[in-house]
Amino acid sequence: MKYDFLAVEKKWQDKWEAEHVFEAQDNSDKPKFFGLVEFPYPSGAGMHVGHIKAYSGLEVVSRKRRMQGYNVLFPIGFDAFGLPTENSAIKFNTHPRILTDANIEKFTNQLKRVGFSFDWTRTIDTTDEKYYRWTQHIFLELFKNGLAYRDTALVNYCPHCKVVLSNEDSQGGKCDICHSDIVQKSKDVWYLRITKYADKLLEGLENVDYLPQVKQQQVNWIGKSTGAFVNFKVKGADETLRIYTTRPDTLFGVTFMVIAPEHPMLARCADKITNYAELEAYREECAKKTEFQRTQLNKDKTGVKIEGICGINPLNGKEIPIYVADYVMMGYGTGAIMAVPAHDERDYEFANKFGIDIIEVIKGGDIAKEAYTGDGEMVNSEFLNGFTNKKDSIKRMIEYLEEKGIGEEGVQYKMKDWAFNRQRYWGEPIPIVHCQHCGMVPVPEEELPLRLPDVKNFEPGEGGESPLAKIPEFVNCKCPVCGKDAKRETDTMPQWAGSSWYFLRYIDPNNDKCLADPEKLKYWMPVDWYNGGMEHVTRHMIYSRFWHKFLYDMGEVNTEEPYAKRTAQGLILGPDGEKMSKSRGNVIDPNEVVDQYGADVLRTYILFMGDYGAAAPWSESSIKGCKRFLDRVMDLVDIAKGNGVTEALVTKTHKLVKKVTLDIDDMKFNTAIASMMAYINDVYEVGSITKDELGILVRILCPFAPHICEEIWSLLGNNGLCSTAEWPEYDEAKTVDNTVEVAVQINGKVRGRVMLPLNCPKDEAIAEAKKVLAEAIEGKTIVKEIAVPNKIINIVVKP
RNA sequence: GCGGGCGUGGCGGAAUUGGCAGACGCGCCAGACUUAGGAUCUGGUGUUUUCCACGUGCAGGUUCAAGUCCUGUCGCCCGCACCA
Repeated sequence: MKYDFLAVEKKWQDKWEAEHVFEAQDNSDKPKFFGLVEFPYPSGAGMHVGHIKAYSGLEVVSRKRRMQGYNVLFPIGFDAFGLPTENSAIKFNTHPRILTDANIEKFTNQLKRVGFSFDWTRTIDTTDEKYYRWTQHIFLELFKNGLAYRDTALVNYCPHCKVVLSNEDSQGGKCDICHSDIVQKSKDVWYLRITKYADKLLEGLENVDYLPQVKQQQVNWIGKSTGAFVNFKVKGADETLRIYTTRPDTLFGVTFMVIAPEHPMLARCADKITNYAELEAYREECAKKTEFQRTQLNKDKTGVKIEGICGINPLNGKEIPIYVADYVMMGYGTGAIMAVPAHDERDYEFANKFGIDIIEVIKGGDIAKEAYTGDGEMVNSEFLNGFTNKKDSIKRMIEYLEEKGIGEEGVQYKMKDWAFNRQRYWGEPIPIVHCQHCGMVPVPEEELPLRLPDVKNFEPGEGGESPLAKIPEFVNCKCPVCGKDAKRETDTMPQWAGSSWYFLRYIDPNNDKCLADPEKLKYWMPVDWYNGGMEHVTRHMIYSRFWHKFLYDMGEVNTEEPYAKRTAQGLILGPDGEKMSKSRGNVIDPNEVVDQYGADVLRTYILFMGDYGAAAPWSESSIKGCKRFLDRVMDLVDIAKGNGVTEALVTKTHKLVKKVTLDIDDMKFNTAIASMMAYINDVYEVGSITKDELGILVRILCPFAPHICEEIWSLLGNNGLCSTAEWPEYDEAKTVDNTVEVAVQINGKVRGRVMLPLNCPKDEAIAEAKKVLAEAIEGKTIVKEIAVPNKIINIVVKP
């Protein structure tokens, strides 16, 4: 039966909207399901097939859960603050508000065209002042609790975008937005004290159902290590040099120390150091290197020895030279290390280059050749000699250090505090007032939202100051505490702010008293299933878990963790097998696919391509297979006659319902679709199907290809929508045939087949098998007979 | 270097977790229908000369039986990366 897919799809989309089919109910006795997908950044380019794949997984799960009687919250919104919009507003001489609204409208139309079952009544926009009012509220809570602070620090600065970036946004020394090389710059910036939650973020992972690689990446990102801080007296200056080490037990093997070029001790000891000029020159040289150069060229160690002062080993009083070298980073630990070249590869390399002694303290390797980093018996270490276990020797050394007051156990994290500001216009204004008398004062809650001023000119300043700094009406204000003249903070929040709590707002999007009603939170939270890209596992997910844990501590939310389960979809690659990109010209536009084949085909194909979690290339020809499949389903309308069951299809139908039901929950969408294809192949072979059976098929196909299923459902004469029909049940007993074909092997090779009744006893099965194999086993000695019920019979023979 | 993952036909990919490798789809071949076919339908399609034999990156091993488990090895992808 031919049908006009574009007209049919539009018809059902309108019907769903008119009948409020996908709207979540707030007061419901039904079990709830909160399915969350990462809301898009509404770029001018419009939707990408990657968006469709990212949403299709939970789209299918959500549609199925609704049919199974769940009250489903499956929302969508727009993460609309950000640099790309601001940059194109500057380029086209318009306002980011105008562009954002246009882009949101474009995305909305495109999403609706694909037939996603989002609850459009709960849509949020992070740039809406009714939304960012609450983002500002959370910032103020963080500030009042000492978790938002200003500090002068070396920051990652992008000279092209003119913004300070967090470590997460400048990985590999490249700006995450424009890919320029970033430079280190000293600046007074805002930080959020995420490190205070490092342990909670780590521990929380034990109680959530995340993909193993997601957990692993977060664990690595937090990067917890345990060890000790040790204080070294400095000879020739009134200084104590504090270091961090994970192997305090190797303290007797220390032959030099290294401090980072930016280490403050250098300046403090300037008058005691005899080669200070040389050290300054080296520091300048290092500052010129980008982070990229510093890490990529890591094989060749550089450094300069400090003359005039040296360290003292606190255990034995030995004098130890101190070097400045850029392989030690100011940003980790204390910016200073004790070097044990015998047992650390980097120290070993450095010692060889500078001709420094190497003292073995752990037996097991050949330190003449390379550093030995394995376990072994401690030597040359006085009271530690004879220890063979790393754990024990570290424990003993820490006890000793603490006893003598020269050091203590300590913990370090790779994760640093979150650089939380941008010097750009299109972001949430930070609601802080700088008062000469009162210091930094929070904007009173009742004055929120602190709105972005509506201005024509919002280009960033050359010196890296925010465009807001050039607007006197915004900057000048009265101090909320003392009432005297004061100035507003002009930095805005980074892109990640709005997305750090957005899922909460879906629960109560219009509340103007609090970010969401506690009763509603109690019903809906946590998010039952969150799906998104692997690229957001370390930034967005860690940031939002941090905010959520903070809000939990403040009593504003009721769960410790926001997301109960997290999965990730794989990329859709271009037809050439490469990552899709405009420059490569291999981008597939979902709109064109919908025009050509319809939304149902697009949805079905994207989920049929392969394992949902794996990357797979787009194929212009493979998609036709899905088109044919759906056409063949449509053609069944003409064949379907009568009610009840078709004898030849009974088992197949029950098997199919079981397979699709289980596969959807396992995200095995490709095999679910494959089994439906196989089923209709069987139907055509059998040559008949009842209306009841076709009704079952379209109900389980509905989450994938909802429009065509609605159409068939109504053609079959059903009242009501297929999308709200009951999910079919299967009878386990009817999923198996009462006879099974069993392969018969000799010495593990298939030599025949027998039809046996289900669960046929072993000896009977073997007897049957022998009949089939009579010729083959004649004259041979049977060594062993194996029969696995309903699966295989293997006769082992010798000639 | 560290962490995670992967390697199966011409292609995308299946395989109930140790039990008939290649489901399903694409492509291809042949045929049917047709004025026409980049439409539809039917049959075929791992390699090899039908039988035999050989086949899941490579080399071993365990087992009645290995894509699946073990040892070694090669290659690819992703994340982090001088983290002390």
